[in-house]
Amino acid sequence: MAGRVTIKSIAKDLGISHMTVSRALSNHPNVLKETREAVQKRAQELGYVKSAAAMAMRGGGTKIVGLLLPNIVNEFYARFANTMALACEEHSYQLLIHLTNDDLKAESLALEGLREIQAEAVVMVPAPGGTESTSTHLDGMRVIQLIRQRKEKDPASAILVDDAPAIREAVQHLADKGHRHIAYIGADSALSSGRSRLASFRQGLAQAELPEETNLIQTGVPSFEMGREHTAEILQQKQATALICGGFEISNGALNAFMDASEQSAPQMSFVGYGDPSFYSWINGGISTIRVPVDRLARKAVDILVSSQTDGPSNPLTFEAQLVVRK
Amino acid sequence: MAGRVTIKSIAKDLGISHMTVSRALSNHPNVLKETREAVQKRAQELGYVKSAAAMAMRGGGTKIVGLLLPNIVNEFYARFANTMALACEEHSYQLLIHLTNDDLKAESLALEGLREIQAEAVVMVPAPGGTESTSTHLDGMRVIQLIRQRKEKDPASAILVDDAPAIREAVQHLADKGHRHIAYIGADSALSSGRSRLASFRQGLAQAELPEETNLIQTGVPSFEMGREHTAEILQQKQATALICGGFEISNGALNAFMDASEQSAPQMSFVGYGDPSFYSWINGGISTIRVPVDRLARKAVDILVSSQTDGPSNPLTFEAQLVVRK
DNA sequence: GTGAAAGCGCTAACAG
DNA sequence: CTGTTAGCGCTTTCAC
Repeated sequence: MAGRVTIKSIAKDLGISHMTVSRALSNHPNVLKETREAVQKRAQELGYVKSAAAMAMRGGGTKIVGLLLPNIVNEFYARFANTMALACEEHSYQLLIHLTNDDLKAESLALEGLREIQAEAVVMVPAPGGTESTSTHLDGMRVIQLIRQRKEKDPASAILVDDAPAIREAVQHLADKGHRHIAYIGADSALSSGRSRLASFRQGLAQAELPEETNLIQTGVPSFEMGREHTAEILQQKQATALICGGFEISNGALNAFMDASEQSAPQMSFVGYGDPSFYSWINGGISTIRVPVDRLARKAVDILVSSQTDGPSNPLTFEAQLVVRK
Repeated sequence: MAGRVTIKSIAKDLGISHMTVSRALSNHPNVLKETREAVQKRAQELGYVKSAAAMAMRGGGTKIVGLLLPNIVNEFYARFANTMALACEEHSYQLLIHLTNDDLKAESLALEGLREIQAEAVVMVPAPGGTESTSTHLDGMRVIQLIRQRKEKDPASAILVDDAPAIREAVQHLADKGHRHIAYIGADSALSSGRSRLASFRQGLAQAELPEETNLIQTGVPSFEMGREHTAEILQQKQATALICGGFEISNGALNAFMDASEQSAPQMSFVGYGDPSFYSWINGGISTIRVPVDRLARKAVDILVSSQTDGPSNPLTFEAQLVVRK
């Protein structure tokens, strides 16, 4: 139990120099095959592992990538983390997850932590309201923004979702089914995604030649609770006959409100959710939704990490969301 | 862009020795207040962060804990990871997640990776079929086994779930409702949890004075697919009128099979799931289930990490699962 | 109060 | 083929 096993301890044990051990273990050509095998065998027995700290200090990378998510219970983020973790294992990266809860302070804390351990890259869903000053001093850490983009002219790469066509299609679809009063709940303009989704919804209305009804458009800081409450309100107003959600958490919250409401009466409002958790296809005979290609996003994130080791920030990459009609 | 900011680079910049910088930054008493402030200001400007690698090499800990999970899409594991990540942030630990997919090779690979970076502890759901030899050479890394326990006499701590009472209660509950043919799908005996859950189910049958019907008891390597297939079989047999599941993935798979089946006809079989994802309370007017206190498990895991810094392995901790009756 | 030296584990660059 | 030296960033120990 006398401390860690190091190349030096192995060297002493074998009565040779630590350099020979180092070379033997990294399969350097200039080692007698005999010696190499003896060293490798002994190292195995002793349970030697290279110190990542020492490697990091010498300038080798850390093979650690950070992932900053608002939370991970939401199935969208869980799927993303899952796929990304899998892809990371493939490339022998380690995935360090921090939860920000969409809070800026938590976010900078997490970033600082990653900087301390010299993470090679961060994939992050930027918290709402951050400015460029939030991301000062990123050192050599590559940053990939996910879904939301903090600054148009950001030095970081971005993986975005173009949900505009899907949202417009959703409105059109509902209009075609005869709905004249379509409500919308989404994030407010503090988020780039909030702005663009709302704009798409409005475009959809215009396209379907429906008027905008301000009391049917609700925005705010996105959360499960927020979605639930606004949906309850809209339900109470009894004006809208359909609802489109522009956010993962919001969508789940809305669904919850529907379930609560349908226990008493059955107001049967048409609904288009956001994101596509597995159970959306089960309940109520299937929930229509705007599906985001989460696996492809995650794969792409890792792709960027492994491929553009040296490249500069790539252009924002955009994946198209897709309307899935069910119900 | 001339490399990282280090205490030396700051020292040179200020024309003092790197030692003074070190002392100033760690608020050592023996530094002129004037000097200290100048140093701290400059460090801030330059965006200095302590090198975690250097600290680790000097013997300070890494503040990294690993988490090994089969997958993270399953809401139970997602919740666990979420709560644990939150608790980790509170104690300024970093959470490194590896997905094992219940595969032994992936598991040892992950453990080795964690050992390389000198993780201070691992919380792991042991993959099925592993022996003690799987966990050789854990160095100073504390290990906490979750849900499943690999060896009774294991040197590692364990956080377990005692679901025996809940499973017996579930059987009794179904029997009380008049069910005479109750099916069970669970993990096979390669898992300690598989063994004990099946035993509990049998005890429940005995207690309710129901006979064991071997064709209604299905075990195997737990997975979504496995649950789905066995449920489909049982549905086809048209013998059982109720089903109890003994596994998270299995339970979801079973649910899927039910949903598929109910699209054609409505066989209406009573069902008790395992684990309590949020949507279980919504669909079909509520799914009865065996709820595992996941948040408490996660909190306890971190508690153990922070408190027993020096203590030996604590006794296996057990939390009681709870039958939630809905439908 | 401040500085210089040593060493944590490892490898690149020189000796032999 | 093998060994020695030096240095990555940091703190502990001992000088001044």
